[in-house]
Amino acid sequence: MKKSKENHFDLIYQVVQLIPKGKVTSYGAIANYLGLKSGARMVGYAMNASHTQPDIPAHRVVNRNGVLTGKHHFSNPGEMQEKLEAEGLIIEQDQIKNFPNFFWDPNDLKLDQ
DNA sequence: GATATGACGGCTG
DNA sequence: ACAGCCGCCATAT
Repeated sequence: MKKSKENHFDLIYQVVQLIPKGKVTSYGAIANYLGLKSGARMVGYAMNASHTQPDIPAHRVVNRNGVLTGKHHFSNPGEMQEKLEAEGLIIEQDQIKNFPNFFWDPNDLKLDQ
């Protein structure tokens, strides 16, 4: 008997914790990796509730435009940008500059790289 | 116990 | 090229 009560939210949190420092990913990329039907929507819901989990680098998750959509959910607005800049990213107008250059896709875990 | 709300993205016309 | 619609889980009140 498996007692694993892991829901979709937990799976999403696991993936978010895998994001390497200095990199970011998108809601859709995580959803695609987990094969979620509802796609990014589900990931967005999970991130909203990420405060229920201890150590989630939520600042490394942005939307597919590289925009810091969730910055307003942090303790202080601007904290998300500050953390990303501390990791070597460049943000301008709440948007990551040169976004594809810092984009990390969980699907790359399956690749040789 | 039920209702309302919440960090997105892809597809269609 | 643009605008609108749809999908669906968990948590708090």
